Amino acid sequence: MEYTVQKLGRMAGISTRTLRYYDEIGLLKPARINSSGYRIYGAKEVDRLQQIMFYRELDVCLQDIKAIVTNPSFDGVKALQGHLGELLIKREQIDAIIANVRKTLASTEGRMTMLDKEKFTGLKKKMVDENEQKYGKEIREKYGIDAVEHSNKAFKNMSQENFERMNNLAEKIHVVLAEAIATADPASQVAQKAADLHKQWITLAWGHYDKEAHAGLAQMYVDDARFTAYYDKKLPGTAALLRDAIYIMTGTEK
Amino acid sequence: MEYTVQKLGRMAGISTRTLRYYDEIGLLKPARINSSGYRIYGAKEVDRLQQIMFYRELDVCLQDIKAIVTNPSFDGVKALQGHLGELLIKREQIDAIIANVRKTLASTEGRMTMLDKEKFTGLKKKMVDENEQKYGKEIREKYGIDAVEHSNKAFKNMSQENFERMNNLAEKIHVVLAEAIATADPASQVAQKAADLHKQWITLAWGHYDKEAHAGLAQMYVDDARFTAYYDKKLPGTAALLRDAIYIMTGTEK
DNA sequence: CTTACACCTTTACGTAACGTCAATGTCAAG
DNA sequence: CTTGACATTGACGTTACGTAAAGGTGTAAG
Repeated sequence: MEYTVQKLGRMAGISTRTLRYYDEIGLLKPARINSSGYRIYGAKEVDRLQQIMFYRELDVCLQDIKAIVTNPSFDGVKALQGHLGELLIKREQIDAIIANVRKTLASTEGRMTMLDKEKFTGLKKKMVDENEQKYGKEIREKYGIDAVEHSNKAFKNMSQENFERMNNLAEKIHVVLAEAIATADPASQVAQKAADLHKQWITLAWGHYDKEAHAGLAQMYVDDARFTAYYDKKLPGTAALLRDAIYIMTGTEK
Repeated sequence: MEYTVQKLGRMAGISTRTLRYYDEIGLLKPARINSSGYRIYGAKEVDRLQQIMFYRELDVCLQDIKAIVTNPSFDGVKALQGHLGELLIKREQIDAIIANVRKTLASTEGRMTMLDKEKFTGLKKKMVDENEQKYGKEIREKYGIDAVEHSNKAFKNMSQENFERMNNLAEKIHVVLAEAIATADPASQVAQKAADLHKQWITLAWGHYDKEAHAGLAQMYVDDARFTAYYDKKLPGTAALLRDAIYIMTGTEK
């Protein structure tokens, strides 16, 4: 089946402007342009738009969505499984807000009292903790870890070659970490291998290497929910194991 | 308890910039300014911020939130009950998206097939139906009903006096409609009274009266989920009854 | 007492994800 | 062959803030 902008837009519930914008930023390009310059979308584009809308539903910004879905090693099925988990979390957050509304109603009726800070439970978005607020910002400023968070900004100045090497390294790290988790020993040879691979990845990402920064990042992986979600997806405890291995390798004391 | 910007922001999980912006647009003004020019918030402001954040969670734009919470006849308890309903709807929408992800996963595994348009169920935001798309736009352009939707734009050119008269009328309409729903007869005297009150309301809102436009708006009340949610909140069928009463009054044929 | 440091202020420009014209070309139907 | 719904590319507008600049305030520690 083939679609013009309007047909696709109507089907997906978005405007033609949105589709043109997605084309403009390279997020979703039409399968082809016909002789009159019209955008024509095919089956592949429909599926991709669906993925895009799933990510958008989870408040991922378009730049990040682009980095994710245009990544040559993008795995649609894994992404869908990820959506499932995130959506369940989102539903729990809504349940928390619903509970808050119920409590607030009860408090206005005098059936109970609420502390001021309780009035915002469920409405606060994340904010790992005060420590992260304080040191997280500091360490990011110091070592430019923001560049790691926002993949696109980091990748912008990177050659396609380096990008692929990084992807390969990332996959290897995953595999090696899966082996290491079985031993559960951060000093084991395989865990140290993972730490070393991660060091190589850092070097590519930052353009240089710094032990202290590496250790700081490792701790952040454990503290920051987004990172643990990434590393602990399949095997819980992976983030902590990687951190401990990096601590050993860099000679960092806890 | 009193709060400075940072304390309140930290408690509610928002930035100080956001609080300053809310002050700037008149959405949430501090209780007082101290001798050094610092913004000081009190208990009332905390509760108001909570209401604001509930509305924001439901994707209401700040301009509309302002129109709602600064309205002198704003009823906090009713608002909370409304939030409850909207949040339950939102949870259902998330459930729909979850179902979609599950189906999509099943289809990638070949356990079932999906039509292209099924791939977007739950992701489409509203779009009542094609009819609304077509005639809704037309009627809005013709009669300026967009001005009714976005209260602020409509109220901008309206004197405070008219605004209060409209609010009084709206309350009366509610009361009379509640009586009318008991008879269930759009031709009944009380239902016709409601239709007449609504006519007066329209006249104030639009600055003029037009039978055809009034009938069109009545149909929109039934078709548009936002309107039915408003009119049918307590008593289902109210929107349809009002429409039928207006049809009779204006001599419109279905 | 002053030095540090985390607060606070206003002013002002930047950003994301489109909405909304404007000006113009295309195509199927009557 | 005109009409009306479609398409195109600019280009400027909007919302809800982020972010930096330049400076005043409050308190704890040296």
